[in-house]
Amino acid sequence: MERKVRVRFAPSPTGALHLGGVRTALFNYLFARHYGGDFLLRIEDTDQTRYVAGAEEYIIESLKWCGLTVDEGVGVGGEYGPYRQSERKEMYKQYALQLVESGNAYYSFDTAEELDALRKECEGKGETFIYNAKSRGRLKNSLHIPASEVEQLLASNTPYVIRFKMPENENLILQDIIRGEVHFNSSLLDDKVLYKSDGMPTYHLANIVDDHLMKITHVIRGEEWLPSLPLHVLLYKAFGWEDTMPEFAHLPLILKPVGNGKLSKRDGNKMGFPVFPMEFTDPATGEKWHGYKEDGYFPEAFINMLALLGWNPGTDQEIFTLDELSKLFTLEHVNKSGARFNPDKAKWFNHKYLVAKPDSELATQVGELLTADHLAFDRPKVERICGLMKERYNFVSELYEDCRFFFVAPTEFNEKDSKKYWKEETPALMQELLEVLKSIDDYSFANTEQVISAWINEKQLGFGKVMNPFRVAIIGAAKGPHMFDVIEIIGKEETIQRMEKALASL
RNA sequence: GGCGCUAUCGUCUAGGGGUUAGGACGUAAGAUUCUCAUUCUUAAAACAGGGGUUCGAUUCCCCUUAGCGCUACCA
Repeated sequence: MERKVRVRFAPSPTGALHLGGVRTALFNYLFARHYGGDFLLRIEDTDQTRYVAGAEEYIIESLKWCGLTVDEGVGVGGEYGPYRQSERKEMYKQYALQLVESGNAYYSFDTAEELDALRKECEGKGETFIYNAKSRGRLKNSLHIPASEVEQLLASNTPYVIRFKMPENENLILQDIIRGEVHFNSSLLDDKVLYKSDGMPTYHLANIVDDHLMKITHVIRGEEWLPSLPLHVLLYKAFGWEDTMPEFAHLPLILKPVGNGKLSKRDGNKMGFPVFPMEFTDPATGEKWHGYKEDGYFPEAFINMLALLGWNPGTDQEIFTLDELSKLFTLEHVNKSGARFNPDKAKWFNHKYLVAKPDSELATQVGELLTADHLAFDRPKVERICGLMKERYNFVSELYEDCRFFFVAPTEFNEKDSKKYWKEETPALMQELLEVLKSIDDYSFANTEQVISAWINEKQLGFGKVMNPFRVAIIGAAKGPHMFDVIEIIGKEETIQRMEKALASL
């Protein structure tokens, strides 16, 4: 019987979620939606030393902002909870013990310091230290020391960990949905710690136990987990859960735009683009990072951009809604190789969404900026401006900054432009134009165009000779939309005031 | 160092035994225009190298090289 698709996003709350994490969440979400399955959120907080306050809330808020609705998990609930691993702490030990009893795991009493020293020693000799069949016999563990001593150590509360007993010389041929067969030999793998001396499971144990208990059918995670795949598969076998073992898909990593390596949180502040969905302040250091949200990205654009990083629909289409993505998304079209993140393309996506936005929605956002600037918000006027100007910008903030002249008369005139267009004979000409402007009552585009064009023709002047200095006078610089649009929007009174002011100061 | 993964324009990618190797971002040029943009058109730009297999490989196989990841009582 086919099981209902169930996937999970299982971040660890060690800080803000970065681009790669959001993309992993997105692919899991899309996969669940495509197959009519469940998308779960599990918090993997088994490492108390790396816990960052507020990180969990940040993750939940980020998913919400992105529109990735969680069906089950932290913040939502569900019948397989709790979904926070720290709250499941008690149950992991029995599973670790079960493995010890079945001979698949053992107690290890070696201290971290002892093992570090061993590693250093081997390194010095140009060798690699691996805690596995080769070295077990020389180390302090229940496979090697007498049972009575083990009991004594346990009875005296000597710190210990439980390690997985990696089989010797087994050739493993594993399946990855994205990569196909992946080969490993177990002799090169080590006896990973499953249960830590602080009473917490490691990722490896908690992950397998929880995925099994939560009936996860597909594990979709970053490529950095590929080397752990053999361990995880072996754990399913050791538990006897092979028949319900999930399928695995390892996603390609997201790389830095320039330079080497995968994208890291440091890159954001350094290279001038955010790596986090939302602003984040590290509670420990106070360091603050930009977020896509605060930088003016639309969540749809952000998600759209992320979807195409490592996946493609097999067609030339680039703009998708979340629903369209859900319909189209399958793992077959996920790439194998890492993808360099391209900030320019991210901006382009936002531009596409900005242009597609209804003017009313844009106007609302501009209205907020106007209010913050203590300027009047005339909605119909702002909507008109948005419609006229939005094609030019990537962000609403850019639109606002560049269109401020519609709301505020220029306080200074661009030096280069006024030098270029404001000649000796210009003041006289502008004075004449001012009279014409005063004589017009209907400032609609059609009317001003007709009257002013007629005047220009009558005087046998070039269009540019009049409009350019006019533009400088009204806007303060050689930029902006058609002049007849500009004066229609600002109106007669404002037009005349600005002309008079320009004539007085230029 | 060991192990694993990957390899098409600068970047994201499509494609696939025989193609003018397609699209997008970015870049450049031209057109339009009262300015700045937008828009439109065009251009430059790629199958990492070497061996095989084959009538024919960019495509399949191997090697090399390069990149990336993992190598913790972190995830």
